[in-house]
Amino acid sequence: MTPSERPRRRGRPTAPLLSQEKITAAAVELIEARGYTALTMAALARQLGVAPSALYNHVESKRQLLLWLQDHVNKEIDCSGFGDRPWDVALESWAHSYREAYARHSLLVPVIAVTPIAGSPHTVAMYETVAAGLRAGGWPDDQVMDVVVAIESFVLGSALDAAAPDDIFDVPGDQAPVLAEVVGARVGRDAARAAFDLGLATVLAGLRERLKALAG
Amino acid sequence: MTPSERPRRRGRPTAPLLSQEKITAAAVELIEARGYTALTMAALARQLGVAPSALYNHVESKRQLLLWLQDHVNKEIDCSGFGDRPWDVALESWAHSYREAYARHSLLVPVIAVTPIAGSPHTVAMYETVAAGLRAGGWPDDQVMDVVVAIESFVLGSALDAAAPDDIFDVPGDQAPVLAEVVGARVGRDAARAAFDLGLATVLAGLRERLKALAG
DNA sequence: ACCTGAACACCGTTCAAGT
DNA sequence: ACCTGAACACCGTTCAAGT
Repeated sequence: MTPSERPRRRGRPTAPLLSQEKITAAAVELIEARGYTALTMAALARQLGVAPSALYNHVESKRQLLLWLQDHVNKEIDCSGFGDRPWDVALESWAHSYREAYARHSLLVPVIAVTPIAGSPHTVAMYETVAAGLRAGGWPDDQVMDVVVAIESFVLGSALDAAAPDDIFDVPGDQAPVLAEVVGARVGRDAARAAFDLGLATVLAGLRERLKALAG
Repeated sequence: MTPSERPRRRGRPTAPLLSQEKITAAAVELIEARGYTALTMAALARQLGVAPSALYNHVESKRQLLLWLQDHVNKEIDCSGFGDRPWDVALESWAHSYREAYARHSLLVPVIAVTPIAGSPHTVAMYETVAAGLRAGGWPDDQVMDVVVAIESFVLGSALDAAAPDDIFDVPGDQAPVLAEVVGARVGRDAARAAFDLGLATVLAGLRERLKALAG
């Protein structure tokens, strides 16, 4: 309650209707209800009971809004394994959690892949945790980011794949007989999930092998 | 020169100004000159010397144009290793070629990841070649597509990462000390490439191990 | 400081009208 | 069959005007 340098304006103090938190929350609500195509500045303003132009007093652009959403999504990703569990176990559950989050927000993937993380506090915190966990697990400093980026690339690619329809590889059998057979030979229901699990297990096995070779 | 069933119209035969090939070629030219943001239907029409509405006599939508571009890009991907080289060597050069192609067309990545391949002949041909190569290499039918999709997810995620600025992980050292250190510890110039190479080598090592375990 | 309302410069797409 | 020109329904964003 320190006295403000400038005199208080008269009338009601008129607390702002909007804020980063409110805008982000409304955007999440909109996306969960009607998907990313419904996320327009006009629809967002409507959700907040405000004119579209009012948004621009709080957010620079729609792109910045997407970065706020990135940070919001990243906040939910599970990094708890780093610290108490072995690095490979922690990496595995992080990757699973990461993929699941962006399978629901796949439109963000192309944006976050090319945007500096500095402005996103939760995102920075996530990378700090992962980097520290890998270092503690014995990875040399000059390879930590390569491991992180490699896993992340696989995770984000898999998140996009998770949004694909089940029949994406269906094809007339006479055009591509081998493809038709191996596509038909896939068992179970969630093909995208199976491919992710195989890839992740494979990559972890390869990483363990590599770290062992480095140590020995 | 078989006689047409319908009588020839009088006047000049008026060969169409546009075709899938011409439109695709013009789009590629536009993208290479000024990037994907410059690829609008109006700009494309301008490039072809035609009214924007004329495009819709040949292409259903901008989305379909992007699928034509996908097929055009996939045609250039190197699958030559499958057939004469061992499956893992072929897979490695395929993955490299695949990543390079989509690093230059990263805007297509979110589109192709969710679009059925049936309408794209070169794309189907590519998957047929890869599937046949993996089968010939000893992979069981029910795992071939999991391997393909896992590699593809990693490749497409890496292609997005390749489009990122070099300083994407730069961060004030006091906020995230470990991150700042490991980011600084990366050697060489092309960090995205290094991460891809590490990830690909790792995944291939893991796959060889897995196939050996299956066989034994 | 923060909001409204009107306007702007684009998008992709449709459609009647011409040949 | 294939093109033009005008129109439509949106976008994100800006800005003067109000409080």
